[in-house]
Amino acid sequence: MSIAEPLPRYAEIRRALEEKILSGEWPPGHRVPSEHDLVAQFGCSRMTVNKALSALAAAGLVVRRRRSGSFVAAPKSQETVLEVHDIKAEITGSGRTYRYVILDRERRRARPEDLARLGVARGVIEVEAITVLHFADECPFVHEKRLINLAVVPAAAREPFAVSPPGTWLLEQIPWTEAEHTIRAENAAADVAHHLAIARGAACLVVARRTFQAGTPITAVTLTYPGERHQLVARFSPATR
Amino acid sequence: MSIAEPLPRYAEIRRALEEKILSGEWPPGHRVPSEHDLVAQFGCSRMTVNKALSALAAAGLVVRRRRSGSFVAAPKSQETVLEVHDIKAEITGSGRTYRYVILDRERRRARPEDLARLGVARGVIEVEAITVLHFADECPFVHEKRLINLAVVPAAAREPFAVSPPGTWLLEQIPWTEAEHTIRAENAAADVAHHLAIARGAACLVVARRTFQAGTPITAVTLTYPGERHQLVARFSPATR
DNA sequence: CCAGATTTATTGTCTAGACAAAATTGCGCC
DNA sequence: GGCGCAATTTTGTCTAGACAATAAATCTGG
Repeated sequence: MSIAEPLPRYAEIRRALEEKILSGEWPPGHRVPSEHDLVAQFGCSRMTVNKALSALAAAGLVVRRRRSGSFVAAPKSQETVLEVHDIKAEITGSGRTYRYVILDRERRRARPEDLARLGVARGVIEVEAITVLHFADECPFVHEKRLINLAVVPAAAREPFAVSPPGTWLLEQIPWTEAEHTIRAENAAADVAHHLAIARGAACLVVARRTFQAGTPITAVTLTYPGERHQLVARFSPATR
Repeated sequence: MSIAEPLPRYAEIRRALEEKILSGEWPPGHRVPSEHDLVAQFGCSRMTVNKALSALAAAGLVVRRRRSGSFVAAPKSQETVLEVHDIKAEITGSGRTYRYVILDRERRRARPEDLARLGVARGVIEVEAITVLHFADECPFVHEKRLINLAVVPAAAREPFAVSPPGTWLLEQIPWTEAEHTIRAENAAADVAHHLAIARGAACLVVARRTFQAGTPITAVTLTYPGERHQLVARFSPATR
C-alpha cells in the first residue's frame, strides 16, 4: 500500500486524466474534456485544470489546440532520460577511490578533424587537446580524449589540472546551454586497450559529448568505457515528467 | 538575426533569469530575488513570476525552498533526453525500405534468466520468446530478442506477426507507464554476428529495454546493433525543458 | 545562555474573474 | 454553389487577491 499523501488538486486532476490515457480507456486521438467541462466535473477553477492539462501537454501525453480542444497524443517515440554524471563524482559517489593521470596534452591550432569533433564547419581556433585516464579503485575506468576551445576558456591553457580533471574543472568554470551526446560501440584500438587493460578489439562503449554555450562550442570529449565493465542506465516514466 | 516574436511575459521573465544563471553572473548557490521582488521589478502579478520560477525549478536550474527563497542550483549531473524510436518507424522514416524475419519463436514457462530479463524476482509466468532480424534496404539492421509476458498480453501467443514486428505490434496493443533502458557494448557472439553479417567479435551496441505497466513487466527486449553502422544521438538544452 | 513559543518571510496552491488569440462554424451575399 | 465575414468555442495568458505550509528569525521566561 502506498501512503495517501495529500496531493495538490491539480496533481489529482492530472493523475485522473493520466489514468484514463495510460489504461487505454482514452485511446490516441480521443478528445479530452474541455477545461470548462473539467471545471464543472472537478469543482475547481479553470487555472487549476489548466495547470493539470498544461503539464500533460508538456509531458507529451496530450496535444492542445485552440478552439479545437485537447486530444490524447499518439505514442510516437519513447523518450528516456539519460543522466550523464561527472566522472569524479560518479566514482567517489559509489564509495570507490578516484584517481586520474594526464596521458597527453597539447595546445594547437584546431585541425579539420578537431573542428568536426567540436561541431563547427570551419574557422581558426586554438584548442587544448588533453588525454586523460581515470581510475576507480586503481582499476582503469574510462579513457578520455578532450578538446577545449581556448577562445571561450583561455584559462584552460594555464590550468595544470592538478586537483581536478579537465571535465570536472570545466563544469565549475563555465555553464553550458546545450549538450549533444552520441553513443556507439567500438572495438578497442591498441593504445586505448593498453591503457584500459583490456584485450585489443574488446567492445567498448564510446560516449562523445559536445557542449555549447549559446551556439559556440566549449568542449568536445570522447569517453571510452570498457564494455564488460560499464553500462548506461536510463529510466523513464511519463508520470514523473 | 532571430525574429522577434512576442514571447509571453512569463517566458520573458524566465529568459531573463536564465540568462543571469547561464552566463555565470549568478553562480550556483546565489539567491534569486523573491517572487515579491520580481513582481516589483517586472511589474506583473505573482502568478506570472511564479510560473517562470516554477519552470526554472522543473528544469533544474534553481532550487526553491519555502521561507528561504530560490537559489541557483549546482550543476551536478547532465541529463540528456534519448529518443528511442520504433524500429519500423525509424527505418521507413529515413526513406529506406523495411523488412523483418522471425528467426525463432517459442512459448514457454519463464526460466530464471527470463525472469531476470523481465525484472521480476520470481514467479510462474508464461512468456512468448521471439527472435527477430530487422533489415534496412535489405541490409541487416538490428537483431532483436524479445520476451512478452503472456499474463498481460495473452493475444501475443496467437498473433502471427505477419504485418507488424512484435515491437510495433505491442506499441499499438498496450500502453506502458514505465520503461528502463540499459546500454552497453558487447563483442558479437557467433550467431548474432552471422545474422548481422559482421565479423565475429565485432563491437555491437546493445540496448536492453524493459517496459512496465503500473509495475508489472510487459516485455523485455534486447536489441543488438552492429557497432560500425549505428549510433544513438541525444540532445539536451535546459532552456527547452 | 538556552528551550520553547511567536513572529515573519517565502513559497505553494487556489479562486474568480478578464481579455487575447486561434480556428472552426455558420451565415449572408453574390 | 462559393466566397468572405462574423460569431463561437476553446485554449493561452494574466490579474489581484486569498489562505496554507514551511522554516528561519526573533522574542521570552527561566
